[in-house]
Amino acid sequence: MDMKYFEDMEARIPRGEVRTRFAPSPTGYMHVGNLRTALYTYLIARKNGGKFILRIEDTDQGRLVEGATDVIYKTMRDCGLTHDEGPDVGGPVGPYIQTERKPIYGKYAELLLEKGGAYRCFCKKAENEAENEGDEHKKHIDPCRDISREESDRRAAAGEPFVIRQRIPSEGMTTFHDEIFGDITVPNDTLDDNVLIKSDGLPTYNFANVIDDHLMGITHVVRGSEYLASSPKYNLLYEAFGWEIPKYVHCSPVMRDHHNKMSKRHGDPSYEDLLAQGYLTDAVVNYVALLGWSPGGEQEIFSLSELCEIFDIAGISKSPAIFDIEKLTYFNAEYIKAMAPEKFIQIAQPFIRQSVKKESIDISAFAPLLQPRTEKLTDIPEKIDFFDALPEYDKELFTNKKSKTDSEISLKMLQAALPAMESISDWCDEQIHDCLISLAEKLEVKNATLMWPVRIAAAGKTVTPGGAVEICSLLGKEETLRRMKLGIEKLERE
RNA sequence: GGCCCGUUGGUCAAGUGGUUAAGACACCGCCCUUUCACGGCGGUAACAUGGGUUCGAGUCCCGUACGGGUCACCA
Repeated sequence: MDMKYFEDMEARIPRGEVRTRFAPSPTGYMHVGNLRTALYTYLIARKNGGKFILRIEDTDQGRLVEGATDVIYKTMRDCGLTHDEGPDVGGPVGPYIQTERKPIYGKYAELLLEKGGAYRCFCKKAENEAENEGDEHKKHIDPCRDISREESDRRAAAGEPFVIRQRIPSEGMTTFHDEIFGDITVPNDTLDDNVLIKSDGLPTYNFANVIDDHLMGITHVVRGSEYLASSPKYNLLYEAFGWEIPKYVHCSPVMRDHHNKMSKRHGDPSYEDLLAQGYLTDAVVNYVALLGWSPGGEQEIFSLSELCEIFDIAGISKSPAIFDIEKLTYFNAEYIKAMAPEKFIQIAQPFIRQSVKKESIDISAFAPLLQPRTEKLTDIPEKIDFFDALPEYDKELFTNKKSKTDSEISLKMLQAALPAMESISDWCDEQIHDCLISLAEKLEVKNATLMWPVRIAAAGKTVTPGGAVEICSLLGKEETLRRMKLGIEKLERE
């Protein structure tokens, strides 16, 4: 056995700094739970002035999805989760793609065989499963466990196919510590001798993650709580090698409801889907940070750099959290409101142009009206579609309790407003405002009683970005008067 | 089924033996107002359950219920 090899590998491991890793398998898109795990992992590294590493776990060749790693890179970049080491940027303990580390796992599997922590299993795949027929939950005792080392070596040398399994002690208990869940103890006889090296020579997650986390000097293993039950096995592996055990941080899942995790299958949105639905990256990151973690105080809006300063593992909760799109929407609205007006115009422009094609409409004039009432960018087109064309609307819209209007009153108001507005020489907010306000005074009605029908006639909808004055001003004199006439006709057709 | 874990309002959550059990979203009401919105103010609403321990329990212990995870040559 080439001990020099192992010594060299050990020598490469960076020490004395916090090192965390996000280790996705490229099997598709980035779901919200994944993003949250990546975020927490990143934050732990940054909070402690450590290194954040990206590792691609692609040992399941059958599940690879083309383009999946690109989605991962793009999402991380978008969200600002920049990694210090990874396949694309390199680093001292590469390679950072597991299939490229295949020889390493082989060497360490041999070492483990030598140390007695593993054994070769020559059973056929089917053989294993068939024996479990009677009771599928019953623990399977592998007959190959007891094959002597000599025979095992001989059969392997003869070319007989095999897998390498972990040798779990048949008795006793294994305890491990998790930063969130505390000490967890499990009986060893409930643990299976899992496959470490598959027949294709590639490692399973069970083996690769331990080898890589050790060889990459990972100090905090952050992952989903689905690994909680198998962590004792990983500890046994660390112990068999005589390696220091990292800190474990197991995060409970992000749920769609009380019974199911968020999943593509149920149609739950991935990060990319959320963007397409008009959500802002910063809002998503902020919301996700608070899904299953609490800073303790009352502040909720945090930039990524603020999170880097205040993040604390102790604030991560044990129980699963249900994803609430309503609250994300609230965060999104807050982020939109806080945006510089120019910035808003810039990102809103494409959405505005989806429904407002008329060049005569001045975007910069109504964007400030739109900004505070936009929750999602995708809401924009529907809010302003009336600029280009007056929608079909029911005259019932003229009836509003608060403004004390109904069809009859509205007709009177519009009939009075039409000539008054026709006489406006300089069509601008101020003139329109003064004209309507003085008219309301003359008619001895509440401002709202006059404004409501004017706005309804101008826009054809009850909810608009701005009041009657702004809408009329933006529409222009000619178009406003045309729409008011149409409104009058509609009301006269009683 | 075995093992492991969890359980504070509809949702996210604070809370580490003594609190009127925070706060946010959502919802409702009021105010402001030129509509909706924004903003301001206020309100409804929670410790799964039964036993302990204790002067005192959301906080500690045990049971029960409910829920989740896991038991792959997937990660």
